[in-house]
Amino acid sequence: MKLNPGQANAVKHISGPCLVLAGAGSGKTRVITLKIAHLVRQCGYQARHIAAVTFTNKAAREMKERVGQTLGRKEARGLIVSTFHTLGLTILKREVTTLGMKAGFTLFDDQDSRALISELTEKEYDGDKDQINLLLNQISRWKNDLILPPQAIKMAESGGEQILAMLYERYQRHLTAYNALDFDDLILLPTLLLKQNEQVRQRWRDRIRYLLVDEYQDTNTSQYELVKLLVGERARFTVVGDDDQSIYSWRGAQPKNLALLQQDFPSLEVVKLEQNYRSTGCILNAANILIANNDHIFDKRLFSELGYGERLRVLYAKDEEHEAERTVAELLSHKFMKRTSYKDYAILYRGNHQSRLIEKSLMTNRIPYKISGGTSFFSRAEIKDMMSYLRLLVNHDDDNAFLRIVNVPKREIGPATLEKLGNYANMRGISLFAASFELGLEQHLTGRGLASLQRFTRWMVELADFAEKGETIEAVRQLVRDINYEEYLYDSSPSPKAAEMRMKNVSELYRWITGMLEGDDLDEAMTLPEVVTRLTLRDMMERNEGDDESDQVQLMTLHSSKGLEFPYVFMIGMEEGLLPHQSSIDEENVDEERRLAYVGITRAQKELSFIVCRERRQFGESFRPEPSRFLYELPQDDLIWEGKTQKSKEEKKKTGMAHLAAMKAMLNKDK
DNA sequence: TCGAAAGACTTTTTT
DNA sequence: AGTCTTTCGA
Repeated sequence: MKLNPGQANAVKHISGPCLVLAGAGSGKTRVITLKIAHLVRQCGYQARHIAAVTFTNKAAREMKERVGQTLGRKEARGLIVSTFHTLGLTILKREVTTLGMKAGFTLFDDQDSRALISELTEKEYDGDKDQINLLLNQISRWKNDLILPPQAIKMAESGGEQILAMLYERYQRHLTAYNALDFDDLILLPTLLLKQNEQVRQRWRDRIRYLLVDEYQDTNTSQYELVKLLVGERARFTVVGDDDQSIYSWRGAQPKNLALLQQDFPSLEVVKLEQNYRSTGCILNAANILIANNDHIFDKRLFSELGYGERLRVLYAKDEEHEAERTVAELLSHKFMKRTSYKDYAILYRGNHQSRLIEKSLMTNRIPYKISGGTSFFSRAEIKDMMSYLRLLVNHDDDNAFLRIVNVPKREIGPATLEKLGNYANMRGISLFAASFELGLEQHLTGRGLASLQRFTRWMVELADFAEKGETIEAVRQLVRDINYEEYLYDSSPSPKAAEMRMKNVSELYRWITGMLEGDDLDEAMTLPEVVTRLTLRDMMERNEGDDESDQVQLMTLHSSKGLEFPYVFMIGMEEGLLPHQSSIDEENVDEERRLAYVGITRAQKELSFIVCRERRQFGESFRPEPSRFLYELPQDDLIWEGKTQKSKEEKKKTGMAHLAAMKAMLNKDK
């Protein structure tokens, strides 16, 4: 397949900074892939001097695969394709000594961070969730803006801010004590390091000589800073982005980084990709008209040459149960008529909880499905337990992990023992694990408690020694055997069937771990500390080879659908309050919700259906939501509202108003 | 110390 | 409504 002029431009421009404004379905992954191939084959770059950065693991995997196909395994060797966070982790891992950190640090996921904050603020907040969230968000914002605790304290303008900044400092001190990092540190620390240390900066600029960034509109301040530091004055990089698909501002993403690029790099070459190769004209037109209601940094107009296609449908359901049943029924009859496969269908929704009823309905109809995204696997108790064991094995100072599993399965180390241990550790300013070995502890803790505790910590130390001698896989195996987790599961689960499920999850995790420790032809073998941090990053999920073969309906949130495409798409829950979500309406941030709808619509290749519930239950209360305003903003001629041949007065008024708003938006844009 | 039962709280999105 | 937490009784 040939490149269109825009794509060719984007691939060939390699001498300086390059921004590719890539509309949905305009073939940007192809551009990135071919550009990497071009760099290697025509421009004399070694693959190991090129890095491509994405935001999700899924995208990274896919890109790795695509490059592997284009270039071949050998030529692609050493190429860095990873998420921003994994790149940060890679840098940190190489520079641990420069940073003065102990190797084998623990990565805290957001639950760990929340637990820590909640513990640290017990006096101030007493477990108040709102306040804890506020603090967590503030800390995240500080870190994303490269502000460390001392600066935060200095900058505080009110007493309230002062307190938050002090708590930030306390949080950071405790992280250090646990030898732990949080997600934001994976960007913050490398950025600061590169900023301050000339030598390290040179090292990485030499390593990464050409940088490509996908989904650039999702970068936050510290990520952009990291990009700038990595590329230096030579500015050999390509970033690809689309401001209409910016759906992560709540996480600090700054779509204005697209515009900043032009200021920071005056020689920036801007390439627009406006031909869509994915969707029918009807779907694309709907998407274009919807998004015209938003403001734009760059103007673009997507077009398709795939023909008009089928009109979009709006289906009604009585309530959310009926919604699930209808969606599945529609899917089934469609599949039957068109002789398609299950994997040609995607069901998209706003919030993870919406998947449950759909799942149920699919299950009763014996339809194979796959839910991607969602935290389910790693938030399962048994997985959290096993991960805590591994974390503690790698980093004895990880108190969070320690507390989680010290008495799971039961080891006669109860709350009383732990409280005394905690007090002592606190007093001495050391970790719980370290405290268990101190002689001074005997004054506070005696007899059985102390004996059980030390039996546990000694066992852990022995196991860690064993692992460090290189017998990692054997050590992990022994750990699972020693704790006799299976028996514990059967004892603690409500039913043998549940225990079996849980044990299956544990085995799955075990397989992943051993697989990562051994490595394969695509990925190098990793050390245990690496494996543990990578697992926390959720980096590795579906490495099941048979995945492409398996024929399953795809279920996912609108957020995690970004970057994917499906022939037939159902968007469920198209109601005010859900999409746009109520909290976004309250915060007057409907634009982002509109982009979310835009992302959903542009996933569809051939046909698209919306489902609206007439009635919905929330917290047991039922209410009657309005259809989403976005449905009224779409071009009504391309839309079939189920069961309505004639528009009612109400609706005419609404669509009229929506069109008026769209026209106004377009007029404003021209000014 | 453990399991059942009542009670609280939930639903925005993710590395 | 469903899930996670806390509490109370054995």
